[in-house]
Amino acid sequence: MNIGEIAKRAGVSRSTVSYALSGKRPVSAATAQRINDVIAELGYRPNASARALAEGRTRTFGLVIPPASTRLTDVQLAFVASVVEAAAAHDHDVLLSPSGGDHDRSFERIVTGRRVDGVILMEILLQDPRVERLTSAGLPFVTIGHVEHPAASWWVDVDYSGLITHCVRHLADLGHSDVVLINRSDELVAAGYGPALRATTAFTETAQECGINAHTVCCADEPAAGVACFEDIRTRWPEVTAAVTINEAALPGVQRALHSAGLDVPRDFSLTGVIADRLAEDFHPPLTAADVPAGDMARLAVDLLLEQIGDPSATPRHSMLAPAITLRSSTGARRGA
Amino acid sequence: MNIGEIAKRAGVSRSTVSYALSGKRPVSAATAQRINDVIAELGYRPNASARALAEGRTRTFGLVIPPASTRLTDVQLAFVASVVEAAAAHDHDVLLSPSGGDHDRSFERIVTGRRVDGVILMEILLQDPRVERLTSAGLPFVTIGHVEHPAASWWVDVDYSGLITHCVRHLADLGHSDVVLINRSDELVAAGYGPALRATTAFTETAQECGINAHTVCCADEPAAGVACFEDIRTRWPEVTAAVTINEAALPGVQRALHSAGLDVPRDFSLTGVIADRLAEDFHPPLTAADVPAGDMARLAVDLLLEQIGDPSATPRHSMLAPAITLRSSTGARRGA
DNA sequence: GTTCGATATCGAAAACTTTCGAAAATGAAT
DNA sequence: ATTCATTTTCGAAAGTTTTCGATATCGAAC
Repeated sequence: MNIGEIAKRAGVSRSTVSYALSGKRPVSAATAQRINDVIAELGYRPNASARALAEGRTRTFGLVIPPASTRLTDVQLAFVASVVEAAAAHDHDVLLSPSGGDHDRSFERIVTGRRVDGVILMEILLQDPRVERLTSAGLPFVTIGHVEHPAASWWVDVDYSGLITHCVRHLADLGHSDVVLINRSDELVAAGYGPALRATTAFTETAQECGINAHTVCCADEPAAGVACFEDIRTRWPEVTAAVTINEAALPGVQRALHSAGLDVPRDFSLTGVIADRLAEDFHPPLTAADVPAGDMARLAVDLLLEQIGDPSATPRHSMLAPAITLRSSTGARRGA
Repeated sequence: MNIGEIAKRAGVSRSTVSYALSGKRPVSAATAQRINDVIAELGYRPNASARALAEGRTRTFGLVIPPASTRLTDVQLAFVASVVEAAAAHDHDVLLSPSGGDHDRSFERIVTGRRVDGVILMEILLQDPRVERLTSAGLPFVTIGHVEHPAASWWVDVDYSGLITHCVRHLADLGHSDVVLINRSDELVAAGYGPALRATTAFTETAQECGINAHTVCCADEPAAGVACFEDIRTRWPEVTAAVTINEAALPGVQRALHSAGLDVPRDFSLTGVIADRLAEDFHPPLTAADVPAGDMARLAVDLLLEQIGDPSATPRHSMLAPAITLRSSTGARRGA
């Protein structure tokens, strides 16, 4: 059941059917009606592969996600779902490609097989080989997070630096003089994961500015690591009275460790950072934190990508999101201060 | 840069290049070498759309996920990631389609545009319009979960019925005489979500068999609902000393509610059910529970789908998984029994 | 009754790969 | 040198859609 069949039954040529469908040239009302009737009757839909071949575009995006082995976090998941939804709103589909490192079959298939019109790249590193690969392949792409020298690229990011600065100042204002940053995993930091590095820099610099003592620890993306990490903090720096974190996945563990240590939040210990609203509200007590607006990021990324696909020579644009910090109840004055 | 270009530079015809790539007919070692050199030099990869058109298959699966509006749970996420990985292992890509109900543009695009060779359908209902749609379209598909009369279809499922039966017997053996099932959401049950209904049936029937009192409650897939739900249970049936659940997403809330109520697990209250290992181990104390083997299910689903695509007239097969119940430390004798 | 200008429709080419049947080349055997 | 059987390579068709240039149709104007 192809366009030829429709044409035959409607008594017109293939091209007329094509124009009736796309509206790219006028078709008389009578023929259009006849064609639409036949199409409705047979339930015809154009063959996507043939259309892609002829049109030179697939109406499909590639979404490069971290490989399944590194457990996806809750925000990442929300982001994937939002991208799919935003793409669907523009009648586009999403092809998933799990890819971590340098060379990867699935990633290569996507880049080189002309099966997508553009790519959204999650979890990029400060220096990311995949960015080079896409650039050299001339395939439009948008990164979530930005590379070290992002002048000539399209990206969407959360301003970790600014948000962490706010968090530290907030804690300083509350009288805390010894604070810790609970970062993401060692491996990510070592690989050059932007948010982790920018958070560290902002954290230490702001602490210095405010004249307070700063410590940092890395923590794997899972509750168990959160427990261990918090116990480690208590042992090494018992004077610490507040933590800033960008590691959402470890939070349930941190919660448990706080409880085991008999610490009340915020009476004995303050906790804040960059945490998706949903998770912040699930904490006990609800966390004062900056949201990670996965939905907004997804929509923006899709918009940028469509813009770039529409005009590949457009000058690169980006969006740096600075969500407001929502005051909930997890931060308070330093005990005894 | 297409196959013709390669052919020209290698001094052979297009068909020879094609055979050299696919190996479907022998090519002399010398020419093969020459062709491969040119391909390597130019970094050529066949155009996926043209290949799909010629071959009549896309090497792509459709994965129908619940829409982003209904927050995906952790297991669902793990499943998506595993499907992508399993597909990649067979050099296939995965196209995502968020679809809930009856009629849906994205779902229709997938079904009717011949852009996938087969479909994996998540979260199906006992009577699911999408199953009818796929059947009538003649597109191979595998469902996660099975419909009411699954004789003629391909599916993978977890034996909720059997597992819940085991859980109830386990609790009965420990002397519990009043137990509750914490099910998934009202809406899912009302829509006819198989696991929720089968769990309910198995739960009440087994309790009756064992001569103990059974209650059931529905609970939305989120921590806050878990808190409310558990408080509700305590109010309505204070005599209940054990719960069985298939609602993983609500667990953090249940945990918090248990703690607020001053109940120790397993001393005062026993908790078990069907819970992914990862989550069961994050609970405090670790939960005695049956795993939801998302990775295995994904691999099996992909295998079944490939088998079906390879031979569309094959007689339908399915896999009912019955993971072992891992004894951890969340169940104990009824207090005072 | 031509010619003009629109408007509506058509035929063929182009997009790129795979596959089939046939042709060419090779080597051995007579 | 001719024949035969193999092995290797080629040309053309098929798969489906879009798009471009061209033709057909029509009414109006001269």
